[in-house]
Amino acid sequence: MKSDRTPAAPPASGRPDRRARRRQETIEEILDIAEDVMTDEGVTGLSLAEVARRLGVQPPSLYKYFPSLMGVYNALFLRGQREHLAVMRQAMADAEPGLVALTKGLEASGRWLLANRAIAQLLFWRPVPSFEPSPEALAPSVEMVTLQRAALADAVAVGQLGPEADSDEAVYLVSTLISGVLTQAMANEPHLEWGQDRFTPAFPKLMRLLVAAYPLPTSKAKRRSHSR
Amino acid sequence: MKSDRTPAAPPASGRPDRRARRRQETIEEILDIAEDVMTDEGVTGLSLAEVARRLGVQPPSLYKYFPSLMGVYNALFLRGQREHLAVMRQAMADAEPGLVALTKGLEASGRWLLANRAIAQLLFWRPVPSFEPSPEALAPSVEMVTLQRAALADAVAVGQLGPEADSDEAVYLVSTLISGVLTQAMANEPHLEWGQDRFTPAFPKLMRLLVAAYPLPTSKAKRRSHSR
DNA sequence: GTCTATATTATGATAGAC
DNA sequence: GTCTATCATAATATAGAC
Repeated sequence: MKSDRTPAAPPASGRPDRRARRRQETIEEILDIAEDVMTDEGVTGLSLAEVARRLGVQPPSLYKYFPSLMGVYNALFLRGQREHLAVMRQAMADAEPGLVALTKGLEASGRWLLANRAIAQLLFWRPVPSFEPSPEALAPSVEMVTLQRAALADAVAVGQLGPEADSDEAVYLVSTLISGVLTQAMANEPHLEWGQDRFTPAFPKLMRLLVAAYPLPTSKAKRRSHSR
Repeated sequence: MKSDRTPAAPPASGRPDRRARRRQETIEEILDIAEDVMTDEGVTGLSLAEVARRLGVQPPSLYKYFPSLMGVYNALFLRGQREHLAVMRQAMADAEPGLVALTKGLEASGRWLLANRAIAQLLFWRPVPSFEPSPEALAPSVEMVTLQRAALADAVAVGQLGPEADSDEAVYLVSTLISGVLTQAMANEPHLEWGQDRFTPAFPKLMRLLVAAYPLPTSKAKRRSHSR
């Protein structure tokens, strides 16, 4: 009994032990299943009973890992925000700063969101009225805006966009464009991924529109501003 | 008893009598209340029990008017599509054909949708997985596309947009832009109406972008195409 | 066309044994 | 950390009296 399995040593408190790691794995598994349930039954169709069924456990057991159904929603929201941010940040970091980074970042974001539709809906459509994300869960979206704003500033600095592109307005415009593409794709072609539907192919065109929205100062305008 | 109230004549079958009109009024009232419920509890939070409670009747009574909860969803969907189409059509008819009509139509559409958010979500987000609109309920959206397409064709005809604007692609682009604005407004500023939020003010800018997306042929390009 | 009564099913959550 | 048992609640829908 005390041979080589499950040492069951009282946690030598100080740093995460095996037990804590195992627990974290279970939590992630619950969240994965919850995501599947939302994909099948809709975001609002998530229920602890169904998660328990798929996990092969009785519903009360889940309360050892989450305090309530809303707790699960919040963990899903937080995990989704973090993954989404990480994907976008990585794509931007790998690309040339400025417009290219912005484009690659948004495309990576779109791909990830379409591949994780249930989470995308939870993050952007807020279809569960009784669920309000915690401040902690909302934090990554602030950083998202910062990332996009920085890319726009880079694009202005290297002469790809006019100076007004370094603004909150431009960030809103960017998110409006991407949100339009994704909403159409998610609602109208629920089973297709990025590039296979009727709407995401418009993405490059939208990026060109962004350039048109913030044109570089013409030489005439430059002259005028210099001569004043 | 037979005085002047409720003649209760057996329906002289042939055309709608008082009874039928009264019935239709009740149906509309049920749909109005259902809309309120969706506004309060979310689109997926609609329940016949809650509608009955607010109407002041017992739930089984509602089954005299609708065959099921999904029947109510479908009636809401159909009524929403028709009203939305009517609003847009009227706004376009009142305006100068071409870009002005398109802009006025889209703006009227946006106003109506933000003033009827629950219906807008039902129509465009499809958040109720077990609900599939009937073909009849989907018909008005086909006409919607026709309307927009006609306005784009007018705009090309009067020289406001380049020839490529008379295309399905352009219709998709228009609906992507408007859907982006509305999604952002609905999800992020749930209580503000058109023009008071952070996103709908971008609408005029988006219409200018549409013009930029379909430029008129330059005189140089014209010359080239004539000389081939 | 309204009601009462009921069948059926489902949910979130807690208490307490092991 | 798992289970059984249970509470409290709510839903859609139907049968049948009036």
